[in-house]
Amino acid sequence: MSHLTENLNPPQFAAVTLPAQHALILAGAGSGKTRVLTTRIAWLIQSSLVSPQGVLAVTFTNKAAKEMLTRLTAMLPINTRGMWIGTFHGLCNRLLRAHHRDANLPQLFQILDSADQLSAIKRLLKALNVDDEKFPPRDLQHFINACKEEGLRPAAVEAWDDFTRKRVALYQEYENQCQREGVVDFAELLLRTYELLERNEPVRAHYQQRFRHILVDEFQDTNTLQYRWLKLLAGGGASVFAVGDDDQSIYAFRGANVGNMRDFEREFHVENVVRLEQNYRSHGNILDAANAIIKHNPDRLGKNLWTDAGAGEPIRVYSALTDLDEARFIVDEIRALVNEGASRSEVALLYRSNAQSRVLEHALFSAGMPYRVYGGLRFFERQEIKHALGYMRLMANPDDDTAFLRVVNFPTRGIGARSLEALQDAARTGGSSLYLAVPAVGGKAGASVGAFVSLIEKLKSACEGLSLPEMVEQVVEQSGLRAHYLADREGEDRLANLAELVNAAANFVSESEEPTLSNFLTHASLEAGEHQAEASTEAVQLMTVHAAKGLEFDVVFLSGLEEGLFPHENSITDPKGLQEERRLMYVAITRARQRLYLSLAQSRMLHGQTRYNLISRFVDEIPEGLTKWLTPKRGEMGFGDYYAPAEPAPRAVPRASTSRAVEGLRVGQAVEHAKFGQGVIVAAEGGGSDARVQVNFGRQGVKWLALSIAKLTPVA
DNA sequence: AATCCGTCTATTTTT
DNA sequence: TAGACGGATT
Repeated sequence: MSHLTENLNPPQFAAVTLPAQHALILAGAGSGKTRVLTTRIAWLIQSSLVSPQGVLAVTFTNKAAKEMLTRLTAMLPINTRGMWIGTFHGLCNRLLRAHHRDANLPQLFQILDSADQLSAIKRLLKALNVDDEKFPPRDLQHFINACKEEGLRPAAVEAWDDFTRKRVALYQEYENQCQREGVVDFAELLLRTYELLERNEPVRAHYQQRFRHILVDEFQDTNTLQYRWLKLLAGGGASVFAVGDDDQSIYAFRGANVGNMRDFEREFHVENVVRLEQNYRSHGNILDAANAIIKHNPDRLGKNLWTDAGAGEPIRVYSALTDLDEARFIVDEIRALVNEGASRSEVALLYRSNAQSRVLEHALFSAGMPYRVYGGLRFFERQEIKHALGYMRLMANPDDDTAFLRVVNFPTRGIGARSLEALQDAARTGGSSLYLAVPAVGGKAGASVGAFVSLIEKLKSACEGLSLPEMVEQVVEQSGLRAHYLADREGEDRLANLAELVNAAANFVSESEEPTLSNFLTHASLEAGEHQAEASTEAVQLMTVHAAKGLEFDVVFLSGLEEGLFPHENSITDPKGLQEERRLMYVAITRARQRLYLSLAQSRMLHGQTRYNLISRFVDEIPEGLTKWLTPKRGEMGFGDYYAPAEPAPRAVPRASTSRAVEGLRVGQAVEHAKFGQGVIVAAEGGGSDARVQVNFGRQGVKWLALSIAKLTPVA
């Protein structure tokens, strides 16, 4: 009974062994959060405080859910079958399948991923003849998802102007279309489940009584609907064990509401708040820097990370002249580290936005340094995979117009726009799906479209009694996909991916309890799959800071630490946005175990223009004693010690057209202004008494100043 | 049906 | 700068 809690530190132990009451666990970065969560479940079960059936554990990603399950099976000798451990969406799916009638859904409803949803919306707009300039599909998609995430059906959305009224009407049309086609989007999974529980008293009572302990991971990332969903499920007296870190809330832009943590504490009358502040990951200097930065945020729930691992190395700061120099510095440094025996896979290269990876990748590539970029296209999102799945979706559900349109003419089989128009007319008249409207279409169009239906029917009978992987093979073969990519001289990779899809199906069969076609399709939508096949293992890891959340590395390079990039310019004027940027910085820093590099470029190419940025305020927020500058600090350069990069002169920095010298000042020159402080000249125009320069003062903004009026003193 | 070309846009992203 | 997209061209 005791070995579970062995080696837990006091707060961890306290959290794991809390009585059956609501609890809020503030788990700092690297504080053993997953361990506490899983040990809590194991402890509850082992102490007979709950049966496995009484546990509901929710995560955001499949990866986290899988991790939890793996650890749990290692801790407990029981099988985890009866346990509900999964993502919000996965659990909702499970619930809706079990109660599809009560939820007014077909048993084999399909799940639309974001791309499917977007194409469904585009199709809707076209069918309704809506001007997609006025109502861009993407905006509408966001609008619809935002409404659903607030728990609002069209009738409940307040619309005070024509524009909003129209959007709400389109939202309603979209709902009708989805219902007609038997498909649900991601947000719908949650909303539909919420409504099911809310309106159906027997179903609600059943689950409220069943789940005695509800555990939530990454609570700071929950949105409004998820919070209400939890509240509803816990309404029967369950204890909610919420684990989260308000300082790592970095997904507000997609609906996450950190306020849920405070609301939870208040509305659930939480008396057990446990802080996990001992960090087992990073050295002291790194934690001190993270603490110092995050202290600049007001309204925190409050937490201070500490370690007994010792201060470790200082944080290295490098100010490069250009983005190219920055990349070269990083590559040189990594090469040196690797020569000293570091493992490339333990080196991470982080950046705020994806666009920044290009220069870095180029430098790594030229140096022959293996690297891996996270966050590309995922397996089930590749077009050839989507095509193959499109056929399978149509086989499972003839009402799925999205799937129909995706594959009806791919590979091309002479079904053009006019045939489809005729078909769409027929479908509209008959109030049916495209597939079922086919018999109603005559003439040439009817023939070509009819042939397609025959193909699907033929596939269906050919697949009868086959296993999933065999079905995939049949589909790839008979649909003509294989022949198509075989004929395409760039189709080699796609064919390989289709072969991989057969493997994926085989894996699914061996792992799934009920490997039906429909379940496989659900799996494909809900778990889009690893970003890429594990490329060569010994590679430097490149990713955005967002993608790095939850990961850790011996060495971290954090690049592009410039005002406008990080914090990003779109967030700089909004206090909330700036605070989220700061939390992002906090996440970035706490990824490093032993060594942390911060780098920036004084000028960089962005959107085809050279930009001159000031050093990020976040670097300034780190106490001096924690850092070691590898280059002279801006503003501290004397005449003699201009920093010369290791290579000869840096490549000519591309100049903006207005960069000619004006009154002794030039573009790129750092200047001081009495009121605005330090800035960098980014453009200049006019001459003589008209001369004006544009100066980027960072947090004070970018200003045009007339040299005849403003006093600007060159710095450094 | 495939290709070409001009236009537009440019945080972060899981399910 | 570069990529994605849509419309027009062949």
